[in-house]
Amino acid sequence: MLVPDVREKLRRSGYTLTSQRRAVLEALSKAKGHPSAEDVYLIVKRENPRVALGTVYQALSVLEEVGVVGSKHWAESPTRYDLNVEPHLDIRCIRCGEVSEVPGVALGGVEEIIRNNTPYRVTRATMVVEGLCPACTDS
Amino acid sequence: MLVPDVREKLRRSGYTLTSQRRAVLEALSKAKGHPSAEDVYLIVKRENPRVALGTVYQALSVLEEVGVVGSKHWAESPTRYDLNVEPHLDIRCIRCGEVSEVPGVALGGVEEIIRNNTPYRVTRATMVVEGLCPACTDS
DNA sequence: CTGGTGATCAGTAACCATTCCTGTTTCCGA
DNA sequence: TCGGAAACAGGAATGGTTACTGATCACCAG
Repeated sequence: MLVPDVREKLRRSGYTLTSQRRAVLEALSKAKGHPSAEDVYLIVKRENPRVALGTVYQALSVLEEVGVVGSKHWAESPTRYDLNVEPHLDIRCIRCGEVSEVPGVALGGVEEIIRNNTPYRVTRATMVVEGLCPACTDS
Repeated sequence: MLVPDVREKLRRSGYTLTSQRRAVLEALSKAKGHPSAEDVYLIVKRENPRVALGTVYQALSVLEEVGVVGSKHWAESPTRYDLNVEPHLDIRCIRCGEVSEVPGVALGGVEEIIRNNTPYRVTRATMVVEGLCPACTDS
């Protein structure tokens, strides 16, 4: 996503695009996988050693709130972040912790069915998938 | 589930049915909702004040391993346990934390599709649903 | 240019669910 | 009954995340 678009999304919710928030976005695009907050922190720190881990958490939270960043949470593991905010499926290896995408699975209809079967106002429906990655299965 | 069945399932994995594990099961059936480990601990403690929280965690872990207890995990909230080990959908209110069941949603097919679209050996696929419960929506 | 105001930040302490550790008790088979 | 393994109580430790505090920064009005 382009910088002006991000700036506009932040502005609409009363936030500004600070250098730290921009650095977090750059780190996310560099990481290319599904980094944790700490992973992002380490990347940001390479260019800006004075940044604080708490700032990274807060930046990620703001960026998620305005819809620029997505997050996924597996038990017994830190929350993972990425720039792909479209609904998609990720799987995490229970041995090595690696996270990768599961292509070709559409969950759009499921969320609709859920909405029709609960009096709750659904705000989020995520599939959490775990397994053994090929490398860990072999060893 | 009947006590002899539980005992048999434990025995098959080399565990025994101790009084603490039985107390944890009783607490789960008393709680009737989706209690956290601490909720279970508080119920167990009413009858057995010397029980330790760590013991409850370990008992829940063993009981889950042998397939008597199920668990679900939402971000920013402790893990919830229940005696329903069949695949089913639970939704958690993001304001009050209440967890309740979403009936009438079958996810059996989804797991099969996931297996066919990833080289991982899938061990677990859970849907994590959040929203606002009717009471919190009104207020 | 200058001072004021609120958002943001760095640094660090605190929090909380969960796990780990240690010495003790309980349970089961011989 | 005895010996060894499993399980336990109590409490310390862990680790991801949040909260707090004072310092900075960006921006605007005068």
